[in-house]
Amino acid sequence: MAPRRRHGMIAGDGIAMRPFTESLPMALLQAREATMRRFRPLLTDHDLTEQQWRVLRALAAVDEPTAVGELADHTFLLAPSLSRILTNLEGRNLVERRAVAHDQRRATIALTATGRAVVRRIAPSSETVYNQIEAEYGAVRLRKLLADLHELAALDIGAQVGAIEGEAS
Amino acid sequence: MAPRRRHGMIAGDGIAMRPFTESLPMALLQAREATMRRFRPLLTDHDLTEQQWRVLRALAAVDEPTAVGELADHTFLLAPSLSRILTNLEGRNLVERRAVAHDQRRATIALTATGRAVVRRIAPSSETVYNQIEAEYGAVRLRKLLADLHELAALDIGAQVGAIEGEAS
DNA sequence: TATTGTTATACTCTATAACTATA
DNA sequence: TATAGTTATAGAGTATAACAATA
Repeated sequence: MAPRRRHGMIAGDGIAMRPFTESLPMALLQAREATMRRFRPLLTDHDLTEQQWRVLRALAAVDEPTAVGELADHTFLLAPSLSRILTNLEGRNLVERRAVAHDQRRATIALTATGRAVVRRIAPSSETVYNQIEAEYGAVRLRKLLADLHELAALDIGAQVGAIEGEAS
Repeated sequence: MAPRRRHGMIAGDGIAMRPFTESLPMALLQAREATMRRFRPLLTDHDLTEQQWRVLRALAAVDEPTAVGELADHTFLLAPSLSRILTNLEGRNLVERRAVAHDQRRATIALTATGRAVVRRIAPSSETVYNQIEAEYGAVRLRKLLADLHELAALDIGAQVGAIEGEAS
């Protein structure tokens, strides 16, 4: 049998690199996929994509009209993506745009009563799924994992500048 | 019905739900985004998408002709997505399809010399980025995080069957 | 002039179904 | 009949640029 994975960082071909299975981006992707697989049916039941749900959830969390730019930050969506998503959600009467009195460029987004109802309807099932994960993984451990993930994400802020150089093809 | 009130599960509107910031999928997404932000420049320098890179990396890790289906599992890509990616990579002479002698339905994929060269060229920079993250986050902690993520991903296997019905394959 | 947000455009991935060619 | 893989198709997000309206 050929060596599938030698110890250390040497792959079969002699390329010095971590084994694929130890790639952090892959591990994060896998974990997220596994997690989302549990939540996705809740969303598809309501014809919501993950990103649409992120928007609704972010609005519900704040429970205040939110500027589009702020919403983009909260949901990790680019402005053009968010813009189209908002058009979609507005068309379904889940959110509404409101003009800002003192700055006509700005628009704020708020949940409609219908939008709030949808969130309220999904929330309990979402919590159920979450509690399942907690039960299987351990509540304390999960909280620790969340904290660690936040910290990993926070590392990035300002860290990537100057990180990669001499890569001018 | 008594709503559970633990570590601030009541949003502004009275929707019983975890705060947006404590959402596990969001935390995983954020952590992955922060991580990928560091790696992405390496890939765009070589005109590779994340998914294309996943394929090349998976092939380099195994360093053996790999069945398409197996590759799909390794890379977390659906067969149609993978199929198109392979067509693209084959067109750029980074991978090659080979027929399997004893089963004409099957095809195996292998890196070409060019493909190996690309991986070899990206690998050192990738390791540099990885070492930076390790240095900032702590090598021991990072290893622990990886293990925890793998375990979280593993929970899913067979766990969601009874949780939500209707998505059976 | 800089900003806020929307369109325009091109590309890619996701997801499901249908199809082919084997087995 | 089932399996492996590709095509077809529809839908959506990503990313960059260009744009309009406003500050």
